[in-house]
Amino acid sequence: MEIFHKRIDGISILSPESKTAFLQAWDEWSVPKDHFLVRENAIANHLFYIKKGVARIYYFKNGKEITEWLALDNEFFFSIISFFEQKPSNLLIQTIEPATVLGIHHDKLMALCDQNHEIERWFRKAITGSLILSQYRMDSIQFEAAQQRYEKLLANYPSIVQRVPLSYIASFLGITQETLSRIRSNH
Amino acid sequence: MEIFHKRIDGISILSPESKTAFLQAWDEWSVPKDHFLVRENAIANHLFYIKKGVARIYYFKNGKEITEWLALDNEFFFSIISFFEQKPSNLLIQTIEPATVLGIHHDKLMALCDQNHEIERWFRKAITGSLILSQYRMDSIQFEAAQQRYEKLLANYPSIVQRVPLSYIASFLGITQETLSRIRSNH
DNA sequence: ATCTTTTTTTGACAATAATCAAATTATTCG
DNA sequence: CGAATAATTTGATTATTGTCAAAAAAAGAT
Repeated sequence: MEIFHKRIDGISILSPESKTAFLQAWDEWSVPKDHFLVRENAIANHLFYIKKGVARIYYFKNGKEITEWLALDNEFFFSIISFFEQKPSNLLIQTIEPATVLGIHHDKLMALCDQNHEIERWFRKAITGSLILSQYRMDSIQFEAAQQRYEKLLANYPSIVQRVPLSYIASFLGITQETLSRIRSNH
Repeated sequence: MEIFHKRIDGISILSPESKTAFLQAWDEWSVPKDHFLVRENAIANHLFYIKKGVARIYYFKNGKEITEWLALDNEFFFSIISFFEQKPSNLLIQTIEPATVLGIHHDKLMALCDQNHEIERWFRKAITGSLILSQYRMDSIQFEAAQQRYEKLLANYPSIVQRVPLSYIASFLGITQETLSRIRSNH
């Protein structure tokens, strides 16, 4: 079975009918490197899933790019605030490798949630997962040293160093690229 | 109308029948200062709402208390990871003033979500709100200086200085109490 | 292959906050 | 009230990371 289906089942089991309806609402795109999935000041209308490739979620702060999230193969990702509040996004989402991306439009997902209790439950559990992840990440940012955060990242995503430029990784970890470079050389 | 009801309606509107069923599932307690709502290593079975008073959500890290959240009058709060994963909590929740607290048990809430699509939707939106808040807080921890975070906290909760000891506020802001004391004296 | 551009590393220095220790001020309780 | 305890402030020092600048290495283009 496709990993995407496994990931969906892993969040909450849907009846065959609900699952069919749900899967039909997703679109699939093949996009080149550096393709924008969400542009600045646009409303981030999709919940995405990256089948293959890497996407970077970032924004500008005092003229500098801040990487908020990096999504590698088989992960869900979206611009939380813009998606839910349906307001223009300060986040940009861009592929940094050629990628195959799936996406479901906000309005379709909301309509499905409205009509179908099982899909509503699925989405509730999906958001719960995000919230739990967000808690762990906050704790990590607040209390772990930069080096420890880098090592954990490597343990979770061994391929990240080959696929993502240092400056993005540094920004994602909340440190400067100079600091990350120094952490790396202490080995 | 009670503020609690307004807060519930503000998350998602329930039909009168659903609202009645939902409200019946909540319990109310009057508890003294320093009362534990969740003890360490217990499963945090309730989603709480503090009607009046202050609750502190904290945990131990290297023998030190870390305040993760402070809930003042009319706020929802809970131990996210323990509640959802139904595993023993590393978080403790304790009142720091005599308080009136409402709570709904995990199993009751889940049963209601299962039976009632509107309540499932309510809960989905409630979690969405938590997730958005969590995003904003992460951004604040990562990019704002301690002083700025303190000033924002004061703006949002003017009474917090009178009601919560400095050491808890410092910990909540992710700084030491010495640093907060120095921030305070620069005025 | 070599020139150009981008990315990464290194160095010197500054800033922010943590740590440790002690003094001072508030608060609680008999 | 006044002693005991807890909370807050202050001081001196250290550690971590950021900033700015430049060099080195790597990647991309002609």
